[in-house]
Amino acid sequence: MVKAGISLKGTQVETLKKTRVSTQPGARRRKTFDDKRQFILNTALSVFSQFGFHGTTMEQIASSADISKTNLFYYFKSKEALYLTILENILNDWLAPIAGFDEVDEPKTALENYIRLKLELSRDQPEASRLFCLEIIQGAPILKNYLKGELKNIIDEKSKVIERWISQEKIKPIDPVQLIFFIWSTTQHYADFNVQIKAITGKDLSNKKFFEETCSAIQRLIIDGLC
Amino acid sequence: MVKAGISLKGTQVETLKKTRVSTQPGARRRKTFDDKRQFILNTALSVFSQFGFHGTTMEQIASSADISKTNLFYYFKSKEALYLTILENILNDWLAPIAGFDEVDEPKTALENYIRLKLELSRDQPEASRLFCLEIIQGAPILKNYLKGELKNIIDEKSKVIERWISQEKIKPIDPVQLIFFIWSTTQHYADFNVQIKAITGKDLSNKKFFEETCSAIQRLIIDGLC
DNA sequence: GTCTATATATAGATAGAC
DNA sequence: GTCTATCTATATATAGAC
Repeated sequence: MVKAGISLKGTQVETLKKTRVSTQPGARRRKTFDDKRQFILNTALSVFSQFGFHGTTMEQIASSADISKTNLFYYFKSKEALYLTILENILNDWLAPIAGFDEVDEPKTALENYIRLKLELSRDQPEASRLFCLEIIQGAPILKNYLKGELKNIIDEKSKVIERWISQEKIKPIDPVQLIFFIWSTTQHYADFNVQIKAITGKDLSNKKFFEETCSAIQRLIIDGLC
Repeated sequence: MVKAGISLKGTQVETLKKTRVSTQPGARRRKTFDDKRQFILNTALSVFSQFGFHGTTMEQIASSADISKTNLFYYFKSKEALYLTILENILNDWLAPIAGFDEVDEPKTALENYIRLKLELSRDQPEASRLFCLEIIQGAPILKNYLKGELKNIIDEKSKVIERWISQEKIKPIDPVQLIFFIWSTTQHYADFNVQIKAITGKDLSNKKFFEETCSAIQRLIIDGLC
């Protein structure tokens, strides 16, 4: 599992200011500070996820968050620090869905649940998905160590679950890693290529009917192909 | 089908210099000009596809192509013109695989062929795939009209082929557009998320064995689920 | 905590010699 | 067709008043 305070390749991103508890002196001031900081993070994620790191200016983020550029630098000491904090924050959400993969015993249920969770993530956090995608496309300059370390470990672990299903003849033989890639690609596609999907179908995952149709189409393809 | 000279939303990208034929006076000079231009385009694609439009500098492209920045501006009058020319060029390759979709009569063969062609594209033109992905993620500022027009038309056309298969009970019922999205997402994933795949498996599509395993895994999942 | 300058660097693009 | 020098705009970041 990923620790709460995952740190990206030794980069110092100050997290000190988050830890203070609300019963201590200065709590109220701290709270507004943190609230505003969090608001900026959300706004910045939205901008970064569309234009990328270099395509985004601090002025753009500031004006989206309705503050001055100078003021933005008061909350985050540099553009890079802001970007790193965002990446750090979304990484945990990113990994959450796969966690519950081994507790469930029946492959059909486990796969159905996982597919649905991933698709919900594409629906509810499309910007995080796109930022992650941008980072990977650019060669994962920041997340490379994470991919080779933490992520690889989780995949190795979950692969064993799938292999157990195969040896118990609960599902047909398939490379477990390929199966995971298959689920990732089909579900994330609806966030990352949202514009293309909307251009062709006129809908996206925010449409409830479209979400359910997509979910069961992916579930059916994978499960009918495997069980 | 896409015409050879597709033009992106009215933007003037000079194509005049390409047309001259080699039997005319000045042919040799023209040829070296075009060769060098083409070399720059290939180099620039490589850089743009990694760092995006804003993340790439003309200096970077120039030095990758072993020419001076000033010289680069002699071949392309602006960064934008260079970028547009590249997008224009890759779009045709991008659409080619789906063209042969209706001639073949059996769904199993047609789907197998299409999946293989798309995966070959991810193997042979990963940079084009990533540039396309970057463009879409950023809201397709340049390709939006193309997506809603040309691409949508092709998808509508191919959807009818799939629907005919369904009504003839050659495959199980499925939303044709969703089926196409599944093929796109699974195959393009191996280009766009190449770094992640390499981090986890240690391999990529340039590995012949890995390519074949991936190809048949995707083919099997989709076809076993449908036929 | 927010503002008005301002420092500093770098990127796109052009002029003009050769 | 390639080079040196340079213009111009914009982006990150800081200093210091309030």
